[in-house]
Amino acid sequence: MAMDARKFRILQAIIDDYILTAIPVGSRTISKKYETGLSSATIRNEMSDLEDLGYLDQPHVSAGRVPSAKAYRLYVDQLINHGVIQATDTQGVRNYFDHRARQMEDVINHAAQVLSGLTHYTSLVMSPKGVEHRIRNLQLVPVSANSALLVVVTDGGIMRDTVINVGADLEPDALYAISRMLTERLNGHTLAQAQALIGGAKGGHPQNQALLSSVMDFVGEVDAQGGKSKLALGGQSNILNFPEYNDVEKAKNFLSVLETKDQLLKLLEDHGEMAFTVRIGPETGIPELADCSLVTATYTIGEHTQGTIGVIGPTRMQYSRVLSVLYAMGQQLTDLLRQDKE
Amino acid sequence: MAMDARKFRILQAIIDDYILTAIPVGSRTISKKYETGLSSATIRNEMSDLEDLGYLDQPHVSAGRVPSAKAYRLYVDQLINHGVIQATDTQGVRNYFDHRARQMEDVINHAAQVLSGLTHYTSLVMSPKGVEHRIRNLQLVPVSANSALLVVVTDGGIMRDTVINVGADLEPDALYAISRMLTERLNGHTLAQAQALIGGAKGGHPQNQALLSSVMDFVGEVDAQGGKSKLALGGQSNILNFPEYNDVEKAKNFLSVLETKDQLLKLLEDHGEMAFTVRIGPETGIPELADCSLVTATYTIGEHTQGTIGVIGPTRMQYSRVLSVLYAMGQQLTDLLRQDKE
DNA sequence: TGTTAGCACTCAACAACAGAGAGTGCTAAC
DNA sequence: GTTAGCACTCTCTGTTGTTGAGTGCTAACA
Repeated sequence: MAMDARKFRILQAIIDDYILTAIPVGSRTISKKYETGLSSATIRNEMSDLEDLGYLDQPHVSAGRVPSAKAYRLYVDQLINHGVIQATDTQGVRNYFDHRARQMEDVINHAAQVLSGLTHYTSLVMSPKGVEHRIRNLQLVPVSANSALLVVVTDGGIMRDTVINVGADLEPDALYAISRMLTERLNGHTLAQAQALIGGAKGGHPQNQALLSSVMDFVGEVDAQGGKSKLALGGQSNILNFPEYNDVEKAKNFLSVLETKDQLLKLLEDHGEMAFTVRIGPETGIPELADCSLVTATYTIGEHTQGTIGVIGPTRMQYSRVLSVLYAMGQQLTDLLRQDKE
Repeated sequence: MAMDARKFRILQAIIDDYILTAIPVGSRTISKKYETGLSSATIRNEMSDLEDLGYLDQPHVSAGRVPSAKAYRLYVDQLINHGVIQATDTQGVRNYFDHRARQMEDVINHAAQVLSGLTHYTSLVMSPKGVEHRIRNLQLVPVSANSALLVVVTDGGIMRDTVINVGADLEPDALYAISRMLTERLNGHTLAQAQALIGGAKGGHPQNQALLSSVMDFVGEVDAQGGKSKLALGGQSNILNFPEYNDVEKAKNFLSVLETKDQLLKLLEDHGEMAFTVRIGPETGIPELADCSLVTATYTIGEHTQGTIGVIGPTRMQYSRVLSVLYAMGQQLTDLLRQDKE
């Protein structure tokens, strides 16, 4: 026995109904609500087959059937392959971005708000991250007599800055001279290269040695973190709107995962060349998210820099809608941030 | 009938027990667990009085008594006035800050983690905010041919930076010259003064006019936001550990409040000259937090810059412990950030 | 051979109910 | 003023039916 067109149609109806209602669907429901032209008995037989094939689960013998992760996977694959992404959300998303958002961080946060507002799920927005940052500029801004703020600007945007100790009592002009020198030497190089170059430039004025060493440390740190992405969350508490999370214990697990952002970042970063990634239940690899799905999309700024946005919700997620909202948001962010950048 | 020493002792025992167990306290419990030397009947009479005085509530006739907000208020006032803040936590807190945290934001986030880890409540950490920022330095870092990063450094720390459009095609050295000029003129002035000064400096090279205007805009923005504080949260999901939040609806309300940070910021900023503020239940002014308490403490960096840390939990909070942990954390942050600064 | 009506069976969900237990208020005695 | 005793209240828990949705199977039908 194998999957045929009729089984698939029935499975789809079951999934649609379950996504809507969150209650196990019975044969009678399908036979009546969806005009299949089949009696409940026939549906029943098909459902039994679908269960044997692993597409349906039965919570208990006298309940209806519930789609399995395998079923959602089939459903989503079909959705993506047939490109059923509605462009209608594009305008909707755009409306929320009327005002000029200046700071990267504000944009990220705002995007998360909008995303969770539109989908009613929990949203994740990761700030753009370059695969390889090339240095554009490097500047020391005096802060006090013996400390300075080191600002590293790369093509991927502004690296985070840090206060470093400039051993000697340096004049602003001296700092500027060093900055110019550093910029000239390092401009266009990747962070890793830069680090090596500074390291190699030993010698010179010994008073500057400590300073250079600090700069090198920071550049290395930035590189190691890969320009550690910021992660904004939105609508964390939305998960509590879903009946499957009426169990406080489950809700707590879910929220705990959101609090340890490292795991999430790893998950968000891990997409191949895909514009969209859908991870269903166990596919997330995180036990606490065993009955959640994570849908992500990427947005791109410039050649080598891209960020990820995503939505987490119960496995019975409105995939179609989520995908189109993510698509629209990705477009919007690409536009918005590129415009800001150049 | 008024409050006397014995009533107060009994009330204190009730509060202690309720904080521990979260179940209504009966007269027999007090009589046995706490050696009062009184029988349950006597306690019963006193409890009846305490209820009349508004210090106790009774969920229903055959349950024990529960402390009212008024009772907690009395309890906390006594705690604070008698300075029962244990120094023992200081070392505990310090242990968590071994590694050198560089970035302000990391410190804030880490502090929130530690705070919620130690108390098991939800924690709030607000980044330091100056009452009056005085400019130390102002620098334009070239980013691309016609845009630059404006960095404003004040005595309160590093202001957020922004990319502005420099109309003309300016050489790095020209930008530096402008930066020097601006720094010289504005150094030591407050942001508001600075804005006026730039505005007054009309004339000069018309090509720089647009640039100056951008700078002025940003300085004004920064000032308007008062250097908009960052807020880090920790242990949001901790609230679900408490039986009073087994109701999903209540939990959702609580978490929703945490998501709209504006309200929280206002609450955190609003402390008089107090080192500690304790808001119990309705005193928070936020209906959703009617059965929560918020304890805050301030930490200070330099003369005019201070931040706030806080803990939110159920009204039956371990006030004594929370106060001492907050005290220790305040000290630690003061140390840590001052050290970073100079 | 595929479809469908009919029927017995299963099991969660709900309501009703009884009993236990914790706690109170009151009274009377100490 | 304190306390023992007692009747009373009310939540909580566990039990027991009852209901209803849904299934699987069988037999009849096209």
